Amino acid sequence: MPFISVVPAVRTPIGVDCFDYRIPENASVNVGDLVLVPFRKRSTIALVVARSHTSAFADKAVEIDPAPILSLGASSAELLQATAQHTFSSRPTVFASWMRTAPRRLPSIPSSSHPSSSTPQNLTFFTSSRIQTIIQHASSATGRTLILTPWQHRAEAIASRLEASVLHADLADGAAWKTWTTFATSMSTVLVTTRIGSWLACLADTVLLDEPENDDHKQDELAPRFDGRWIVDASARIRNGLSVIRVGTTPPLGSVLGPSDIPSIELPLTLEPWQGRGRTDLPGLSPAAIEQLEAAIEASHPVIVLHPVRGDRSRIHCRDCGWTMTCPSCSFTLTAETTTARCHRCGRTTDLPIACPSCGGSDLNASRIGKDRLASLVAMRYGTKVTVVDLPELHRLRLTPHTLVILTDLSLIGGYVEDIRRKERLIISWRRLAASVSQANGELYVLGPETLLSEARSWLSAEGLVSAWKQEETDRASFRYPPAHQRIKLLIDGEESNALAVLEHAKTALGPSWIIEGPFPVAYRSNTRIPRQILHLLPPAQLDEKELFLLLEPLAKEAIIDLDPIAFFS
DNA sequence: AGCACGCCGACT
DNA sequence: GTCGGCGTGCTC
Repeated sequence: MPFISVVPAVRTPIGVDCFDYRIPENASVNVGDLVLVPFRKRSTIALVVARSHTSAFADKAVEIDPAPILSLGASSAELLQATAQHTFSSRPTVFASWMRTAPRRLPSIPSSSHPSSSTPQNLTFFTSSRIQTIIQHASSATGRTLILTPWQHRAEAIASRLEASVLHADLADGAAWKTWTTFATSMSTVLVTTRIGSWLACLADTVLLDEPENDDHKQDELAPRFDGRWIVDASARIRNGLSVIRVGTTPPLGSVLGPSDIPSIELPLTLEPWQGRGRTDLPGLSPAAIEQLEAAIEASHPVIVLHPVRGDRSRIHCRDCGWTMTCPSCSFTLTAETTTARCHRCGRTTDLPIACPSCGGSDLNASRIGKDRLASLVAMRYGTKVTVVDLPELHRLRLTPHTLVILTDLSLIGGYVEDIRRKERLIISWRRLAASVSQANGELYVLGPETLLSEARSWLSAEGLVSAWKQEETDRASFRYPPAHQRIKLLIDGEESNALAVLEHAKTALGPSWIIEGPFPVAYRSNTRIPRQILHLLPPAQLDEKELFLLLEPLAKEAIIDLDPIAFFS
């Protein structure tokens, strides 16, 4: 009697990969089939990854007669293997993240043989009309088209314009299951998904990747840490019938492109350095900015003030003694909201103090105004003609034509990023903002520090971007940071002594040709979480996945290994 | 006897 | 990474 090896959708430690079951001689089960298998006291959904006549677990193997629920094809088994290897997790753990929670009652789904397209494309281009381009390609594509985008709200927006279905983490389990199985079994369809559905690339004919430059394609918090962009590339390597079309606005640092591949973003743009600006009764806005704002209102144009400081005030800061309120859990500086203080690192909220606990002073308002406070001041003066938003709100907006966007501080639009990548993130966000204003035939008015503003205009042009990226790459190379040098991140829980032990193991496992930096402690951790340390491993040369896996797998039991980290010190 | 808790090894 | 079997020890 033959055997099948399956990967159950169950979290297992690294090294526990497959389980064997005995099947009848004539059973019609193939690699890539989704089946139900008895596992412990219950039954679990599983992916068939091999069929054979022998098994090392022949004495334990239970006999089953599996009825395949659905066929995901042999390439799904290969993608699973590759992803597990890349993320240093077991295949069952990765598969569990694909399946999430399957419904209790599984309807049998008719499988359809699916011819793959004969001339796969592999295109990457950059444009300021990204969404429009994606929609055009999706409308003309045939077969199964998967659109992968970094954010839920953008997935919803694209899907509604295409009348396509969406898949993201906030979908209920049953609805999610129905959505992806429908995609997997139909001959011609469009599905818009966030990274949660990136594995469906191995079932698609065409993948459209929105914003390849956006780090939010990566799941950087939970295990397994995977990157939707990597999954798409791996799927294309495994399935040579897959077309991949990447549509961005700014080429990522390290991509090889000439200026002609990069769009220059053109729009009416005013840059006003803070130096010498007059004060107004709308903090954050200069007299000249207010003049422009009122002119736009006069012309019946919508106005958006982008003030990237969340909450009511940026910090709770005493004007008299300089005391700043910090989070009781994790010591991060707190942001004031109307009645509470919120920590944007760990999420804890605390009551706002009435007086300074350090000196008793009552003026805790010394800091920069936040978006909420500015919004209420603006509303008093201009009613609903002007909208004040912070960054997350801006990303959710669809700009109406001829909008005037006033940005109060250019230096804040890159988000919270550590130093090494600050400029890179800022340039990418800046070009995304300018492109969306340009697409709406709008106008952009920008305030900020003079040093940044002097470069900002050039970043919108192809030549300016090329030279900014060249400078960035030179800087990275001198400190041996990506993309100039591969840098693998190891996360070790516990005190420094734990990390030192891993450091010793790494030294003996890797030899003297590798550079190891650290341990560095993770700076901000809440009091409820144990400390965590970071090591950086720099290989002597670019190694392929298999070599890396063999070298580093022994370390996977004592550290989380991240082959392409997007943050290096957190 | 009945039950809560914690440890440890197995899961096919 | 979980789950469940089993030993321990406490309560009725």
